[in-house]
Amino acid sequence: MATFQTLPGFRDFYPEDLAKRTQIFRLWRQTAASFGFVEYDTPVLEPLDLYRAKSGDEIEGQLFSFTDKGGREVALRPEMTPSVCRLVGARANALKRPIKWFSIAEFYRYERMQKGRGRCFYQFNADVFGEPGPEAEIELIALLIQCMRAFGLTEKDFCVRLSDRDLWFHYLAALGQDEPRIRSVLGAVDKYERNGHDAFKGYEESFGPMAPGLKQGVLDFLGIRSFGALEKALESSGASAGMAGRLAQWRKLLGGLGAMGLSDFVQVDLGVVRGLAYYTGFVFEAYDRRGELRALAGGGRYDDLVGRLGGSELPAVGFAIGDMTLALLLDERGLSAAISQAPDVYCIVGGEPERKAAFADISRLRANGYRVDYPMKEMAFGKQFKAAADSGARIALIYGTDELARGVVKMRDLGGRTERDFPTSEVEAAVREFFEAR
RNA sequence: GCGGUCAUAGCUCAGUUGGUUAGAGCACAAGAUUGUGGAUCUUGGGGUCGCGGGUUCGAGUCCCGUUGGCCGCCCCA
Repeated sequence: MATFQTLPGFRDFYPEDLAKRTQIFRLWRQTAASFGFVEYDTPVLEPLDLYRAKSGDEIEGQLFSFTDKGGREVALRPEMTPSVCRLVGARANALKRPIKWFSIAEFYRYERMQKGRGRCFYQFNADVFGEPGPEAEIELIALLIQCMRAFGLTEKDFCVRLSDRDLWFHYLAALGQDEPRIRSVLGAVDKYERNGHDAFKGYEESFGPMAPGLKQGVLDFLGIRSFGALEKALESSGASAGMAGRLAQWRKLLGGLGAMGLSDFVQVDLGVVRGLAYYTGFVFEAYDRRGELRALAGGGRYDDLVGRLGGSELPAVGFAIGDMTLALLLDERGLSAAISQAPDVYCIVGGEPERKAAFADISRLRANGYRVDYPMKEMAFGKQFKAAADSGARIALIYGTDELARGVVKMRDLGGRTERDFPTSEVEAAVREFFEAR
């Protein structure tokens, strides 16, 4: 038994684990680049106040925070949004717009572990700054969907549930609610899926029994599953100018996603309002279709946050995908594939004199970018062939006494099980030819 | 922070009412095998039975505590 373990909630990545993670990162990067997003990064350690400013004091319980040797209160980053708001806000006037940025980074939260949740995890974050209209949401939701499809996931595996906090505000205001009451109702909406009618208890404790019309209005809204139904619901409740304005935004957003051929991935569902209250417009979450896992990704519009954290006012939309739930889903669907770490060439070496000759070629081939491996210790030929096959290499180069006496090296195609001799001077060219022929 | 459950080899697990030196399969290593493949056979290394205490002549087994894993609640930026 090992004397030391990882801290609770932290993970070791053995090579086979890291290969999977690297593959996930690689596909995220590729996808983001194909959408014209550029990558940035920020420090792992930030001033504690950065997170207090965004989320309030109560956030501290969920942070890895401490006082550093200079007496500064600091925290390991629990999310990317405040940091990226700082970056963008500081150069808001100098950056060409729209600003399309992404990052892949590790985050830390002092929380109890659960399936799909640990104390450290990676997130892909993507944000669009400087674009107030739903064009930004179109781009981001399309990116989110492609970031899943890149792994082979389809509309049968996941969907993006789309909602609108701004519309909720207009709708609840029309039902006679003031702002504190609206926030309380939204809190209940967030819990409704899990807790049913108990979700409204908090509201009733603060503000007294809910008017039957209000409750029915909320439940009606929660039942909406299509844009047509949404239009109809707002019509019958006498749409205000604010609601009409939101409907126009919805039309544009859904129209754009439809034109990209993504309608099957998008589900109107006003039950998604997202936990913390800084979202100001559209909000969305990606879920697996079977509903067995935690949310795969989530995001929305936060037009006020850059101003609060970064200095300059700047409209913004963003989302994050976590690595843990996605990895669970990929495993479940048999879609997790690691990057091959097999060598291209495995050298089979007779003895010490042959080893010298092999080393010259090994060194040259490696310098040319081929992945080359060989046994470190003298080993029987039979074992070496087995090792070559086990390694996953495509070809074996055989440096035996007989071959070197004839001035050749034998090259074996491990897949085709064919062999050919090459003069020692031509080995490098022969290897190159083999791989270029593919 | 709360509740449930579990903890024996790198992995998956056996281990009888408490009874000798704690086992198997897989994996790993060596040999059979001094030049040709994912096989077979033989052999080997690897354990403070999570940790600490208690009961007992005797504890992997029973009791208490503790740490950690998993699952759920709270939370989920």
